[in-house]
Amino acid sequence: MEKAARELSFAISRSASSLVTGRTGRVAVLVPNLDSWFLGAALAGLGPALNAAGLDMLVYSVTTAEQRAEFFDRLPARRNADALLVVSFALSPEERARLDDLGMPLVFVSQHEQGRAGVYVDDVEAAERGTRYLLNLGHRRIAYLEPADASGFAWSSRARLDGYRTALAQAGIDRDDDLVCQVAHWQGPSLEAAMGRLLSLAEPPTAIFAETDDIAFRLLTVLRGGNVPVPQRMSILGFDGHAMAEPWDLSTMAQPARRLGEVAAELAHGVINDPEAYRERHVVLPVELVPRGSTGPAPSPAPRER
Amino acid sequence: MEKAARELSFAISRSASSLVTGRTGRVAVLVPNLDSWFLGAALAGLGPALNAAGLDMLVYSVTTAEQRAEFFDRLPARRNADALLVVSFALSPEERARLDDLGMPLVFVSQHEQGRAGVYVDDVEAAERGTRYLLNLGHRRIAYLEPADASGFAWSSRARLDGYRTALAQAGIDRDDDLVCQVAHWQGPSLEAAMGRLLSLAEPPTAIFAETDDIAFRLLTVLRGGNVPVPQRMSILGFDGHAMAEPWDLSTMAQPARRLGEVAAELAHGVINDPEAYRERHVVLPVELVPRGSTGPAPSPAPRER
DNA sequence: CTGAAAGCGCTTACAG
DNA sequence: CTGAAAGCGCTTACAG
Repeated sequence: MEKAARELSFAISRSASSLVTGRTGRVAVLVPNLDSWFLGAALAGLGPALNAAGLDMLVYSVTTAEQRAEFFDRLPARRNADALLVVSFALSPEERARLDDLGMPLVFVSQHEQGRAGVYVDDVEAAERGTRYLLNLGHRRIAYLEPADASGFAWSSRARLDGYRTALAQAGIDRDDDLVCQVAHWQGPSLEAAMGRLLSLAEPPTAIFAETDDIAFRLLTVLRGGNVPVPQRMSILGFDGHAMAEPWDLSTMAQPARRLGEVAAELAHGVINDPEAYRERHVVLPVELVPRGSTGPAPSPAPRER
Repeated sequence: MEKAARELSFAISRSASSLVTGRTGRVAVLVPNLDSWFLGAALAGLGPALNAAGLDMLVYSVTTAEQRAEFFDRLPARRNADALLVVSFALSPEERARLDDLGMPLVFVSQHEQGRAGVYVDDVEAAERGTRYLLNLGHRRIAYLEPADASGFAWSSRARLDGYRTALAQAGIDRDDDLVCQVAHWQGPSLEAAMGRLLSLAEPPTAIFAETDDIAFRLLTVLRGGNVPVPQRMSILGFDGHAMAEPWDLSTMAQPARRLGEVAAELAHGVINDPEAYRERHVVLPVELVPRGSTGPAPSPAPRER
């Protein structure tokens, strides 16, 4: 029957049915960019899972202030999507209020907010674990490299930095902000500059925890170029579980990016079909330490004087 | 006026308007995956450009036979999208015919087909140029590594391999199929095996042209692990212009992935609003050789006997 | 130039 | 259980 209808009319018009049911069969996804490994992997999990649930995926990559205004003005509008998935995107209070006024069901992905559904990892705990791993290898001077977010659109919890600090404090190591550097995520000389600062400290670090694998990759290159052997002189630990971490032998805190997308699809289905039950549902996924060749024991201190 | 309407009703219902205009304001994008660098970059160009033209982007990542059947059965249906962008996806003749029957306007991205709009690069010419660059460095034994497409969903023209062969022939070098290897794109031991085969030839290659940067990256790792210095003993040339090619100092044939997406958006707008003029429009974008540290002069032949 | 009516293609509630 | 009618929220062509 349905098949016959398909063959005759070739397709049911979603427009007509959504007009009467009030359902569009579509979910909007808001992302701060599309060319990062993490978002690609998350969308690769999300898209097929939504499709399997009979939902189509509308993707909005919002990277400029203009696009941002346009999006909140025009696109997420009531009746154009059944739910909005906010992926690693820092909503302003006004934007958040506007979405609530619209009655748009919200799901947060890779970030969390009170009173709304969300799926994410426990960044604090994972960063603590990563730092403890470096401590267990004998490192006492551990630097932390965080990305400087130029646009300010990406959601950031500072949670990883907090976890790093907590673990150091618990090991009885005094906080030293000289060891925390901000670097541009994709390019620019700031990474070399940061390395220069770290390597010229009176007590330079013997390990570096990078907030993302992308930073860790660039770090590996800079250290190789600067003849700093990894891990003999400097251990590097990343965060993400990037597909290239394995070929590059990078130790990393691997988060299940694809799985985040799949769970997000379940939550989207939930907030649409059973809003009461799902409005505040939070799913926390595990992060796994994957030790590889970029981390090793702390070098024994160079003899200063004899 | 429009603003007042927005404030009152919060949004115009696309469903209602599309019912009467026959336009959905949506473009469907079909991709064989979502977690490759190239597709991420292309979508990063495409999405915002579509949005700027007032079009929403529906993304369908089709990676299994089941999803594929489902997609062609249900999703691209008439009146659910104004056009379909096919990105690096190998349509079967039946699928192609079905889309034509639906009267769905088509745009091919990073691939081309007779009689339909498309935007892509000249792979043959670019591969010729890359190969000639290696020849000019003095290399005579140049291997070629191509990805084995497990699913068979990705569009492949063999054009790069053709360009490689043409350039060698023009240089008067006999074709040697021992130098052409297939390797799995993301993982598996096949890359090591391929290297083993190449390095044990009577006359091993002094340079390798990798069909994608992803393969080139893994190649660099394997060679480093095998103590084959790059580029002193082996030059590596990639293809794509991956964001990590620069930090990894990989020479590559850089294609404008983001720009491909932007032009695709223009073509989509074109085939929707002026089908006659755009139906067969083809846009060919340039590929640039970016020489970096992974390529160098051919080593002088090792003395065999004296 | 303005305003009321018809109709896009479905779903649903209701009459038979 | 089956089938005709009403109506979802817009746009457009037409009457005034």
